Amino acid sequence: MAERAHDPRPTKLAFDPDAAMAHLAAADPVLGALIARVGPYAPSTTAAPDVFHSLMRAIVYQQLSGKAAGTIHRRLLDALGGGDTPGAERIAAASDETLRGAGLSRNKMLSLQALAAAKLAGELPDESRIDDYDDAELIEGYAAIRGIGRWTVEMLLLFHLGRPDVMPIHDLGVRKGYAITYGREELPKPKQLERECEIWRPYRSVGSWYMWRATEL
DNA sequence: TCCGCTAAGTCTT
DNA sequence: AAGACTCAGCGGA
Repeated sequence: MAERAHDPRPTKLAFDPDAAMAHLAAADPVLGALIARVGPYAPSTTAAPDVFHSLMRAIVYQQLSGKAAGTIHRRLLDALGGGDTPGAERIAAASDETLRGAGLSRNKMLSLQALAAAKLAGELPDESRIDDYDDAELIEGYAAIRGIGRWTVEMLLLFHLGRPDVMPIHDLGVRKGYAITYGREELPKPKQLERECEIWRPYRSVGSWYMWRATEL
């Protein structure tokens, strides 16, 4: 069997998707029509076993096409040893040459090293009790790491942790999907989106996911 | 074969 | 605030 880094799997949700879809359809008929057309809320995530490796992957994939990033990610895992879960120790122990040699940019190498160092220093949110942290706490905790911004943590919350009310107002896909769905000529500005999507609470993750779907219709 | 794009984040101006 | 710059791969010129 070919070794796969992190095959996609359905996101394990932290809420009831049927209740969310019903709530949104009632609160926003336009979105309701989109939901009816697309079908059930079905986000998927990579099979990264935990938050740490999910963030590792996120760093590698930033700003690259999936193919290119996949190549680097695979090479990186191979170089580190430890299969698909090298862990912070192997990253911290690896030389700069090893990391760069796998195809990481200098900035991404520094980011990955920062992530590993923070993990080993116990500076990251405790994964064994991740449910005790609210979205804002996790964004604050993880975005403090070099190379991890708000957007990356939002994707983690929505796709890896299955949180219900994440609103990625800066995401280009969400903005495009919103313009398509609501017949806007121009891309909505993040602040507009923040305001106008209030009615999706407490299920803004779900609304956002349907915006991405709208770009693929 | 070369070039721009990828659309995140950091760093510099 | 705005722009330069980055990893590899793809697709178009």
